[in-house]
Amino acid sequence: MVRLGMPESDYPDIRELHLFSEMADEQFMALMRGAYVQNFPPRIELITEGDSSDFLHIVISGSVDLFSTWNGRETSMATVYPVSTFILAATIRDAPYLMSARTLEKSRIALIPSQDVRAVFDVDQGFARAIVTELAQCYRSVIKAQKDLKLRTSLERLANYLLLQQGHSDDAAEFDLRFEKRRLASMLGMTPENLSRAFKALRHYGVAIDGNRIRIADIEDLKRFAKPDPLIDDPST
Amino acid sequence: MVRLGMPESDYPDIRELHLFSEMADEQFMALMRGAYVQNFPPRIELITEGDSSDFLHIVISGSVDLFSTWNGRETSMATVYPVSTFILAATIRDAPYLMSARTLEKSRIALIPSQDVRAVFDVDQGFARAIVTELAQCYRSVIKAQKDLKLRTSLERLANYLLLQQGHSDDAAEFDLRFEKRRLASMLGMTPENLSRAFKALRHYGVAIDGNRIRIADIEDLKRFAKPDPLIDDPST
DNA sequence: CTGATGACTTGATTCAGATCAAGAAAACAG
DNA sequence: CTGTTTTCTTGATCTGAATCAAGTCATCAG
Repeated sequence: MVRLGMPESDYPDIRELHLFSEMADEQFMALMRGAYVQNFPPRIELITEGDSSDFLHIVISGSVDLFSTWNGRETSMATVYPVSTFILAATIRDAPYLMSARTLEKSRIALIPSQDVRAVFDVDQGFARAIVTELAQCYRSVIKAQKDLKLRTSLERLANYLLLQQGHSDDAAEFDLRFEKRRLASMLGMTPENLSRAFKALRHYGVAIDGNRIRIADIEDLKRFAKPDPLIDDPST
Repeated sequence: MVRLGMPESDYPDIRELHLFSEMADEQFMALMRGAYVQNFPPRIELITEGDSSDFLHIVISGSVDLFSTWNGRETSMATVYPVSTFILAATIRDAPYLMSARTLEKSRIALIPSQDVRAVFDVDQGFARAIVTELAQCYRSVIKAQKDLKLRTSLERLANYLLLQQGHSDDAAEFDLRFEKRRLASMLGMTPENLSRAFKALRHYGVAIDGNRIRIADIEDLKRFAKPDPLIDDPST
């Protein structure tokens, strides 16, 4: 694990983020000067719920699992992919984290001191506006995830996940799973055992699986079962 | 159902809202001039998911249920109490509603045109900052609700709900339920049948129920079972 | 090649909660 | 007050998914 000030080679990636693209150069540089970048191995706990929010985190590469615990139980709340921020809400309110975060794989994370974020927010109009839209986006993502979870069975969630992945791939009817199955199961809110059974059940809708390779015989057939809905599945709206 | 421009007698209540308390008088008046207030009977659908977000809504009195549907199923996502806003995120992003809303009881709702909100946001620094904190608060509420739902059984949710209500009441060990039970069941994400059984099960922890009247014999005993957690149950953090 | 480790699968069982069905109690209109 | 409607309760059954318990398969070090 290496801890550095932010190397200038990372500036462009960050600057392109919606959150930082509209702000004045001067403020951007001020934020970057106080920032760090760290490389983390897989399965490292980055933050713990209840702690005070000292840094805004940005996933530059890899992926991060946001999860919560209570009374010895644990549940995965969301997964964060590059390039985006997490725990923005806690940073803004200067309130304790509601979720813990851990890397799912080897990940590169930028850390910007929360007080810098709040300070720049007060002086830079463009940054303020960007934070609001970002926060609204985060809110809407959680709502979508909650709808997915409460309204669908695990089989339906898997079917919609596959359709989404299929859309991301170069539209062949074949693609590889991006994760190992036990992690996919956790992301979909189910056990590995159940995921295994779910894949078998989807064979009735033309889904073939061989190791990590997924083949969808008839997209329309699967869609008839999965009933994808932009108000749940479209990350852009 | 009566539709009016906002009567001036409502101004002070709105003005006191965190969202509007820091802004310039001039902008506040501009928002109010375009606003409406309506009185709705119970069970009226105020907005429908998928519609475009024309108004920011504010619950002045009564209460509103936010819910979602998919494939013929329906689930209650959150309940909004006075005085607070809802669908702020959709308003900000000018995106379609992700949830529907209906009044739970007779309710008084203020409606501010979304484009006015966005316009004033751009010119009033205090309003911008208030929107950000409000949005962050909304985000954190949803996260808490999701944790409650995913990490607890329905019995535990009920126990924590009772402890929270008990705290709101004037600290007698006795208080009345604010809702009819079928609505409470829906708010807690369970069926009326299950709520009935849950109340019976809580007798083991000293909870007595007679109609709408709840009596908690030993708060500490119930707390030992419910394990309330500020990161789930405290609405202020 | 061989044994070991971890991921994946499969079957049996259990559990929380929903659904179905029917009473009991309360609210309410006439 | 009486009959009707609605809410609430109770019991029986069903279902989605978790858990428990064994397996199989793949990978990889020695």
